[in-house]
Amino acid sequence: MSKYTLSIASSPFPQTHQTKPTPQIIQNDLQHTFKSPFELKQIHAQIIKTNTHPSILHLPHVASVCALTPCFPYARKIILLSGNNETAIWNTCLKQFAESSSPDDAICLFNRLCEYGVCLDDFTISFVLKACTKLSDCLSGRVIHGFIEKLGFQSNLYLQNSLVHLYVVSGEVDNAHQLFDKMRDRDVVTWNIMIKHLVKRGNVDDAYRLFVTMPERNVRSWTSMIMGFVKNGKPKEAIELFSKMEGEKLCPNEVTVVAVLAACADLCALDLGKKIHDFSNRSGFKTNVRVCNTLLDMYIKCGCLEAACIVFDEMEQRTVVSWSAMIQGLAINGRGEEALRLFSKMIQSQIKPNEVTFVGILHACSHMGMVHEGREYFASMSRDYGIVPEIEHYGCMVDLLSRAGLLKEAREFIKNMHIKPNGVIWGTLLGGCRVHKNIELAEEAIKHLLELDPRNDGYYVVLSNIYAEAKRWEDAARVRKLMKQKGVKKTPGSSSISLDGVVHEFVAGDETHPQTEAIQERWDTLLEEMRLRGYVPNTSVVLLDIEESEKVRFLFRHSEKLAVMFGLINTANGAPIRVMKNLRVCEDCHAALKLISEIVDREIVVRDRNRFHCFKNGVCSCKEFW
DNA sequence: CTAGGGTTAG
Repeated sequence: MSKYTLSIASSPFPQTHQTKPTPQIIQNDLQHTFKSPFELKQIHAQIIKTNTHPSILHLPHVASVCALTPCFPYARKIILLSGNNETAIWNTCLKQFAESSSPDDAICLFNRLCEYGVCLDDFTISFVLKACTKLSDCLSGRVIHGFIEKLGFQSNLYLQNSLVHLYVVSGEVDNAHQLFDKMRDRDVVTWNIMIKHLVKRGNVDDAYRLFVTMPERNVRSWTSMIMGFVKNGKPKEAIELFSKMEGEKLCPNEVTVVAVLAACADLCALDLGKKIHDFSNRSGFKTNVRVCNTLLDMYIKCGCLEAACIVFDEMEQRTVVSWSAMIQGLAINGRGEEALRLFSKMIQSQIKPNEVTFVGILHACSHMGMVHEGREYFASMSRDYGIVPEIEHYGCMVDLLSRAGLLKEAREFIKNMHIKPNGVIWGTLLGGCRVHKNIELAEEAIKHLLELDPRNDGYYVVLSNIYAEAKRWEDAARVRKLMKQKGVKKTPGSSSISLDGVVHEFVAGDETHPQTEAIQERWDTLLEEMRLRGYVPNTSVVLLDIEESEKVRFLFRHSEKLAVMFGLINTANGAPIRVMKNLRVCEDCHAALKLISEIVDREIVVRDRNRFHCFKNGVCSCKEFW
């Protein structure tokens, strides 16, 4: 509260020797600072006392302070007295509400404006539509639509576009199309809205067709389309489109950078990611938190934790997203203690953790076997931070317990969950059963999985592996037969490696690559040295019904091996090799890559479906905790 | 005073 308000409040009978506030003081100190109609009235009283013109008050502030209170008519009076355009003042206020974190305030205010007969214009409508869009409130939207007709704004392109956007966002597809079809004029904004609309519905192909045929494209159109590809699992297409955009001499902005970096993260395309990073710095995007967060994520997903740390340290502002990304990055790289330390630092920095932060924290615990800590953090998240655990958090707990060999406890935990367990939960338990060789529980898990997620080949494969490792070949064969019966096919293993901006992909068993011979040669040479160091091929991971020698042959053509050989051939001595795999790394490849990292004295980073394995000097960062 | 892209997990 200001000193001025205090002096009034504390002395109902102002003493004569007290200096009267001059209009200047009112203007400088108070016009922006009053926070309630009560304070406003006190100031107004002074204005009257000192015979000052009311226009000295900052009217949009007067409006927003009184808008939703019983003092609305009072504010109106002041505004009318000031001789300003009332509609413009309320519009400013509406805009502020619409852009705030509670856009429903704008809708309340709009209702009041109608109630009191305030004159509405097209700006008024546009702001209240913005609020409806933010809230996906198409019920209010329809009312506003009515106002547009009543007030004769039907042909205002801004409002038409806003309406189409609202209908699109709130899922009223038919209404959106009807409006779109009726529009006499359309501009690039209209087309961009339609692109977003299709991309939302997962219809990237149609979106792209529209993108190609629309009469005009600007940076936002390109960015939306690039983002559309990324969001729909087509990062390669996203990057291809980005190079086309560069060819058009259009300048990428912050959002474009975010989209392309996300594509790089998905593809593990570190070289392009670095280029975009340079471009971003040169363009002055360094202060943009979202750009920095996406950069962080890109470096983490490319296995460059050190680069991520530098970005993180240099950030001017860090949000909960930055901290969570970093915690997760450390966690999946087997640096759990550091992840937990970072969490403490985050709390010290007064940043409130959210549900995602705790996914990272629990990952850190489960990947390090820190059962006690994991339990404590799980309890703490709802107790200390009011975050209700979601299925992902339960999944982390099942993972934590079952990795640590506490399978029965994991089973009990699932029984006591407050949410119905999904396939991921049972699948996690199944994974634990494999590591700790518990066939009985595995069979229980698979029963649930056959019900919940029968099309997912991964679960059959794990169960079959469990049987194979226990030398129960008939059971293993039975599982594979079951897969066949249900028409479930094993997803082929596939690994990729990015070199000079080109992503090279290797599918297990592939012998068609132009460098196949060189890859084979390199492998054979390494194999000799590996055998000397004790490597024995582990064919139990091969689930095909083939001869042992064929199994070995296939094992040696696992995609991650091929990709790493390719990397060794095509990069400088000593350069790290980064490979991404679509499934989990198999045990045999894991053992082989440990040895290879030692023999060739290189760092080999493999990002698999679950985490990173950083092989260096014969050991892996996962410390055998998968 | 108007309309259309963006970050962490799964």
